[in-house]
Amino acid sequence: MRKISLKKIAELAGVSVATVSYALNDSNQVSEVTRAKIKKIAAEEHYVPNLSARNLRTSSSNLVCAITNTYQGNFNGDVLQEIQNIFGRAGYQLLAVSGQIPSLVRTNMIDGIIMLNYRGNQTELQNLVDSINKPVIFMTNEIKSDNAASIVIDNDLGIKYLVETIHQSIHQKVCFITGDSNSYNSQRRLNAAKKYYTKLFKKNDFEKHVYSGNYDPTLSFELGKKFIRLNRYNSFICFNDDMALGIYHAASQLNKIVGKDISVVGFDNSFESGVISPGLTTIDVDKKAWGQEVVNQYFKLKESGSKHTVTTLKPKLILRESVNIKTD
Amino acid sequence: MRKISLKKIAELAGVSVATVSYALNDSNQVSEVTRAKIKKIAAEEHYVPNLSARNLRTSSSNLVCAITNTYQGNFNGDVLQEIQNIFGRAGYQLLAVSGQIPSLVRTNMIDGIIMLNYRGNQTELQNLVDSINKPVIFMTNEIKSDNAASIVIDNDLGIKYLVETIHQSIHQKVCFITGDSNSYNSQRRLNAAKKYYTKLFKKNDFEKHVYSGNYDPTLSFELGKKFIRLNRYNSFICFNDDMALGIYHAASQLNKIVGKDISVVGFDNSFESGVISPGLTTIDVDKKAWGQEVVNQYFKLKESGSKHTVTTLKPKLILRESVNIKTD
DNA sequence: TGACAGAGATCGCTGATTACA
DNA sequence: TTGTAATCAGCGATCTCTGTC
Repeated sequence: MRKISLKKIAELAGVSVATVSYALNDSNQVSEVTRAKIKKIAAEEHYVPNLSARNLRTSSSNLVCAITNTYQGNFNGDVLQEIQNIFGRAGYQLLAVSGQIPSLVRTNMIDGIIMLNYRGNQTELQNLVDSINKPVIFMTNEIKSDNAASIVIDNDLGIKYLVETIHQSIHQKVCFITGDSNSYNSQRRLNAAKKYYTKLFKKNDFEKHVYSGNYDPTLSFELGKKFIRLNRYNSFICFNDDMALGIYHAASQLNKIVGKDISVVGFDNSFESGVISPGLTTIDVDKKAWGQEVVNQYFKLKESGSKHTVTTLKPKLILRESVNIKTD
Repeated sequence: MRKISLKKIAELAGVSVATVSYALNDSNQVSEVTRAKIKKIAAEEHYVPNLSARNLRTSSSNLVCAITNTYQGNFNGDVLQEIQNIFGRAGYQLLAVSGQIPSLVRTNMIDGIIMLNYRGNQTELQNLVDSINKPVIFMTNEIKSDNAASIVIDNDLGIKYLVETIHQSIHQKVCFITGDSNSYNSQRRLNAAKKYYTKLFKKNDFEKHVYSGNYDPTLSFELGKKFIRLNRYNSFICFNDDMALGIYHAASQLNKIVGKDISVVGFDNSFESGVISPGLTTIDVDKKAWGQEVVNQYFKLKESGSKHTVTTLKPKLILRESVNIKTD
């Protein structure tokens, strides 16, 4: 099957290339009759416009690139899917990449960028937004620029809920298991954890009870096994649900019952958190609203190039049975 | 920051555009001295080649598009990440899209396609591969064409392991929970399930014990709750791990113990299957090997356009504690 | 006769401008 | 004027063909 171009259609229709272009793009520069004729031929020949040529000419595509650290894990997948759906409805095509920032996004083949959990240092990202002349939306970061906006979770509030919940439990030997240190969300959660731990538990030894779990369930499993065996901690605040599952696993190996012998809380409200027994107390962000806000800000930025804004999403506490609440 | 093109660099270096192109592409058409000078200027000016222009000229990019039904769930994320890594090492950029087949892939902006769990009917896919002149690799389908290849799981063997395992358990009232009916893997697993159920259990009532779970844990949860309460079934063969988790949840709500009162097996060996208690007996495919084979076949197809091949990957049984094995 | 550099055609499409009723 | 169609100049990179020292 050979490639079919505007030129070929023009020959078949007996008109000029420009006329074909106008007809297919619904310009009123062309009569109804010719338009219909040309469209018919284009359909018959299965014409597909060459995006490279069009983009070269107009320097705009309908392509938005989502850059993420990995496709794995519940969180990124859920959020990507949400954004994809909303952009799709707006006539845009979302392309997801994971790993490095592809040089692709620096060319005008890509109209804009969504940054989700991309692990890079701040100067790298600052350089990117400064040197690139297109909208960039950060979902897990705050970078200041005229063509950037941030829509982030209110991690402080989420952690406040969790620390309060554990504070109301019978398990007061509390351990914090963080995500990886490059993660914006993990950093924010850490700050908030310190604040609310110090405030509620009235202690100044926060740093002694913090362990890096790298968002990885096998790591938290090892930590949990050690600490539960030694009876060093009896409550675990995990910065995501996957790591909380690791603690569940450790508890079960040591014949301890979550929600009775120990308390566990997570973050993200992954589907497993509701399906596991006992249900995991966790923090939920409305991913649909988040995705919608990302797309809104994207268009605002695209049209007006407004000043940098940071939008914050309020999370909700999902109370389940993984915490043994004091009943005095 | 203005756009910097070959022409600008040519002006700055005092040479022609052609020379700059040669220099940057390491052609030996240009002297060491000029090459170095030009490269220095290009670096200083942060030159990024315009991919649209290059692609328009050469009609080849280094872009491979992975089309999937959704970013959600363990399976797709894990596999996408694996392929991304391997293509990345080979100097290719993987772009993932979910949902519809984007018209993008029909233009020469995209060099090739990987199909992972895309839900579309066979004629749609056949038309695509026939009309598109680039390699297409199917990971969950078999489409015959000169520019297509399939690398699929041996679902028959996987299901054989599972049915055998349940057959050795004390729970002989067996229920099958399938994925969605458009899924190739689910269809194959269904065929195999019938075959081995009929053979081992020596019964001809297979269809009466099959329920559609749509790969969805909440659906399987509902099914499980109903069947366990009625004591209609005591063993559950789920076509993925997520649905097996739904059964776990149902069991726990009804105070039944998985691996003792009922037996459950899944498919995929997701990380949760190992972390949950009791561990879930499931089927593992080596995703790294799968990804590697996909990339190998991709290059073979790209170079020689060989005849259609179907490669099958042997899965492994991961035996954990979710099945109550007969011990006579 | 090399070794190197430049001119110019080309890919497919768009859109301003021009031309013709 | 007004409606309709054609002309033409690029967008940025590649690469063959020439030309020069």
